[in-house]
Amino acid sequence: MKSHDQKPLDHEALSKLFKALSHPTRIKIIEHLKTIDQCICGDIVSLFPLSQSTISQHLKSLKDAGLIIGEVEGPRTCYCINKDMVETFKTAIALL
Amino acid sequence: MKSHDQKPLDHEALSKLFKALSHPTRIKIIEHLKTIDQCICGDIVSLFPLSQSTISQHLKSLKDAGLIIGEVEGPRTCYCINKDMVETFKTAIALL
DNA sequence: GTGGTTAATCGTTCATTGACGATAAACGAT
DNA sequence: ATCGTTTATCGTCAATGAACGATTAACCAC
Repeated sequence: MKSHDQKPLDHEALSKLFKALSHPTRIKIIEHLKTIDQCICGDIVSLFPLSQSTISQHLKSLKDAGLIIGEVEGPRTCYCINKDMVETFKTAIALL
Repeated sequence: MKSHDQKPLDHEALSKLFKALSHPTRIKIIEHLKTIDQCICGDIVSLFPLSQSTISQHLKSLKDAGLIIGEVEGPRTCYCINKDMVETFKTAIALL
């Protein structure tokens, strides 16, 4: 019941996904999560020459867009790709 | 010599394409050009409740990103999709 | 040439973004 | 309960984006 929300993505929804990916740092975060499956915020912070608050903002953007999922685990937050959303996104673009 | 610039698109380049598509109006313009093959600026203006200057800006964004091509024909400009770039873009996303 | 049509650019306004440091919140460990 | 760790949020600032009307530029027809 949780997966396969395959709504076709209207222009508004699609544009929000594009916006979420319209910054190189956020693309890199997505690619990193893709390769390592999951990690905590601090790991991502150490990958970039950016402050913790800035990375946290980028993560929030990606999470708000539904592209990633963040699970609080004690004092940390573990992030991973939302594969369903990424697939929905790719499908929409293939039709462009 | 002009087509098949199949550079793999780095994060910067990819983020610029995403940004170009991060507005619903620009997505709609792309879809429209896809369906009708080509048209002039004024035709697009009449499709939206937006001013001529605003549409012209959106077209410029898409053109700067390389997603569309504009050919001046007398007093008008004829726009069409840049299929090569769109394909390159889709290919890059499929790898995401 | 003048006038009309089309599109691009300029200048302005307001909202949003991206960055930061500082602070707050949540938790584990002692 | 306090301390240290981790992350989210707040407040600020400069830069960018989106929209508009007005203007300019380019062209065709007359």
